[in-house]
Amino acid sequence: MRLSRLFTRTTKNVPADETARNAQLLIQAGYIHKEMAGVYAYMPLGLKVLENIKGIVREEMNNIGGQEVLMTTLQPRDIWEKTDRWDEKKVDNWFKTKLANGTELGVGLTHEEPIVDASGNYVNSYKDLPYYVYQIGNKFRNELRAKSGLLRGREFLMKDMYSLARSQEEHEQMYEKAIEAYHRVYDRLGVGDRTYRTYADGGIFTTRFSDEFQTLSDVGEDKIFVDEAKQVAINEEIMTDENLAKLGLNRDDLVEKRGVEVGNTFHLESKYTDALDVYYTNEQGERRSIIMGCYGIGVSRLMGVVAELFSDDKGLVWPEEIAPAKVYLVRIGGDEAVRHADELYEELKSKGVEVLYDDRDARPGEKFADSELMGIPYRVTVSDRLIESEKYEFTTRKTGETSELTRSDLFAKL
RNA sequence: CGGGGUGUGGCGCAGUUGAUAGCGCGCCCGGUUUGGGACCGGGAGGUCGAAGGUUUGAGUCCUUUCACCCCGACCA
Repeated sequence: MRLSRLFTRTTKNVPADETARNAQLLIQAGYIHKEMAGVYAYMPLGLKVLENIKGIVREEMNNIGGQEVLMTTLQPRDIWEKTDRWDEKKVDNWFKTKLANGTELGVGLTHEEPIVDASGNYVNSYKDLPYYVYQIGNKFRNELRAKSGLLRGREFLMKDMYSLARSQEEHEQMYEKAIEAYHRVYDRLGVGDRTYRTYADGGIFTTRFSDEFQTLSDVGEDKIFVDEAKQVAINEEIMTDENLAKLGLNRDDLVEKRGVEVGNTFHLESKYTDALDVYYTNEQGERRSIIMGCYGIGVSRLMGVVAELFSDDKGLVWPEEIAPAKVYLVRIGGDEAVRHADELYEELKSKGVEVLYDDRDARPGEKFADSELMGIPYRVTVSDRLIESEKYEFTTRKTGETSELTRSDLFAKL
């Protein structure tokens, strides 16, 4: 992509209506556009990051046998009444709307009911199970207060997966397998070492604990207590002596931290399947309940977390795997530099290297500053100074290290 | 929803005791520049969140309302 043609532009001024660092940086760098409180649009670079994160999540879910679907945002009332979740006293952050004829609809905030309802068409026999199905799509929640940029919005991108198992044992296996996949997702995003499986409240339909995935950060909304040795944590909201005993945790081993909930997995037992009258028949021809689990990852929230955590005084610092481009190509100088840079740009593209080419007629300082604000992992500078020696300046965003490379060394690096 | 704060060109801001708006960035034109967000000259662009009111006169005062931010509550 040539920067001269990029839809967005960077800005020197920090947006006044954002105090969250992730939102400030992402807006300044042109990744996102604020539509209203808690609702952000993704501009070309931001969408690229989002898609890259989705790609990682998708790979890991596929890897454990997940099948991707896309459920609908508009939801019929009746299936939610069957599980008694239509009532605003039960779920108070519903967005609801109406058809022209007055029929009430819900705007999707989670998808247990529709997934289970749909599975009723396909699941009859023990031979039809087990399954993981998942989707990546927008969720709508009427939060009383949106805050912290991408970290708590009213419209946000979420991956939600559901497992349907034939027995408790099968469910437990699937559940743990999903959790392993979650850890791989966080590792690949570079937040694995600071993301803890955290025991939390199981939700309204079960007495069991759920597992949250909490990424340590000062901006986190949740207070958690980490057991470093065991690599687990417990959410403050369930921190009672009784629960600690149940979980085998000692108060003395726990350190208080703040975390951002980047994922949450639940044991749903058979509450939803039973309520929606979806069962299977076992080998003996008997009707049996289906045991469910559900597994969420806040995709857009993760983008915010990464932006928040991996940034410095100059701007964003994307991990290579999700950066919108691998290389930020700066050109400095006259016609000859233009020729060289154009050529290098084409060659990088042809080799499949994603590159943002700063072909603007701007001064070097501005280009360097933008490359840093945007957080592109590598900067390659084609300068009239270096043309004669046939070298390129190569700078790593994360470390700031700069070196001069020959053409072949440059391609080897990239 | 309770408390606090803020709405003035695209962005960030100033506007004293009321007299129909100004600065920086950005943008356009010309010129000089060209390795860390250049400089000079010339321009375009706002009716001050919205509605109503007080007044000879309102960005400045009053009322209502909308939006945004922060704290809290809330967040299966």
